[in-house]
Amino acid sequence: MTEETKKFYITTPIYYVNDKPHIGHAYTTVAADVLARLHRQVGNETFFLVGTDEHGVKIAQAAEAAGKSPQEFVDEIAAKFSFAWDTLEISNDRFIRTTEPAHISAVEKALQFMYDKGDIYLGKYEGLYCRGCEQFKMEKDLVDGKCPDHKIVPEKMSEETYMFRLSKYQAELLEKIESDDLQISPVSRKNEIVNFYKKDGLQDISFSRKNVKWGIPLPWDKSHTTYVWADAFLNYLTGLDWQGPKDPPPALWPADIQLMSKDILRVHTTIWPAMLLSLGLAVPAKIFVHGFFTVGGEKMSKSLGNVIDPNDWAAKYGSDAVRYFLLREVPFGQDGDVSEEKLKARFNGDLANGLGNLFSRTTNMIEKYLDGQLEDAVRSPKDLSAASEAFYNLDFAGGLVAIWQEIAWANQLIDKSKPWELFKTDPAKVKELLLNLAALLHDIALKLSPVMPETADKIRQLLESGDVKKAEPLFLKKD
RNA sequence: CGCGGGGUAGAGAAAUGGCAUCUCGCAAGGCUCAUAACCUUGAGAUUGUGGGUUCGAGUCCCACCCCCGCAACCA
Repeated sequence: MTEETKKFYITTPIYYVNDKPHIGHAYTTVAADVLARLHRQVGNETFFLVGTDEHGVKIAQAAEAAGKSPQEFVDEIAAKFSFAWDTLEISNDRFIRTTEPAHISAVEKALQFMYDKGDIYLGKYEGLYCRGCEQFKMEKDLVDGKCPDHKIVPEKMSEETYMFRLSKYQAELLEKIESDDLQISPVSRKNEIVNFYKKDGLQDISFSRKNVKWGIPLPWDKSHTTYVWADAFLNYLTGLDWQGPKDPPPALWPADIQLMSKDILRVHTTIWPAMLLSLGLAVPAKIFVHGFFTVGGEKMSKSLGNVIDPNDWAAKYGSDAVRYFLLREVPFGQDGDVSEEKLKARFNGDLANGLGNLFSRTTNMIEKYLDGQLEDAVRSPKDLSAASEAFYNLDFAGGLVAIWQEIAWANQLIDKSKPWELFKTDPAKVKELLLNLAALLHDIALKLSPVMPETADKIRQLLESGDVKKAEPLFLKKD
């Protein structure tokens, strides 16, 4: 953390809107939000992008199943994402959708540029095509040689397709990844990708579809639509109002951190940076990969019916509690397990009994023993910089643990000092104690505000009010 | 031999090669400022298995067992 202000551009993945948002989407987005708030707090020029990926055959199918046009369908789902982010107090600067005309126009220009340059060429894709899915299938997807969804044997088919010369960028990208020019964190993920580059290497990939209508037509051959990822990746640029490769790159580019879960790591460290090189743009500074959730020990899936809607949790426990829980429960970067039971345990234990009760007893004593009056010249007795440092390094759980250690310390101090007895013999000592506690709580609020903005505001407002009354409970315990 | 992550108390996590620690839960005690909260103490672990290196291994090496994720024209 240096003193001078810096620009900080952070993105979440662009979520595919074939269904409403679930807790996994919320996880990535909350983590990104904490970083964005943290950087704004120290005065960095911060831009935080979220968005939705709205093209492709899956969406067309989902729309048809819902009896809607693709555009109606994606409008509806995009609104649900937007609503969820509002509910969770996400402070994004922009919400981009790949169906926006400006995005589409930039994608067309980018692809034309790559085509003119020779990085996109007409080729052939040969594979196993399932008539039921209307899609090509991989060998590994088949069960007994049949499509698992339609129970039919796919046919060998070949199709004309435009290929992206991904292989061309193998050496350059590998060098950038190994040298941390394009940093991949945690390092185990970097190793995984480096390994992939060295063992398998990059092969040219199909960048267009002939049988997919819901997509962006290639400007030079309208019978093809753009491969969804090629379309989607460019949102990270069009989100900054980039209009195409002929324009100078946006001032905020490259992204400082791109957060994502591990399922899309590989495409983000191969196709995406290769496209950037093809377009003559810098690669992202850092890609950070977090883990997956299981729910109550089971993989989250629609068929199991255990998919969690973040809105449900937020409605019941409040957005701050959900934000706290997601970041506290699982070390960032690892896989973890969540459930409402675990959320409730954190809510009651850490929030209600921990922070909430400490705030109550402290403000009550300030009202009772100090007549609500605090003086300004109070110094924090503890140093919470370790917490901020942890947050900067994306160790959210570690930072929260550090803060809660201070809460435990404060509770111990109160019990040891016995202000309810001490007040009878030495009120000056009680005053000193309470001023220190107030300072500590104020500091905790400051450090906690990126994670729990509403709670932090409540704490600060009361302590800064000039006339402190016993606080309303911050968190009411749940049965 | 596809790639990778992981296995530490009932649960979840932590431990530059050096007394295995923390949180929740459980048991006992204490306190009354506080949201039946808070504080103290205790029980509970031969660190997945078997070898090896070392004065010393949860940590390093080898073999094996078990979970999980990924496997790019399925986002």
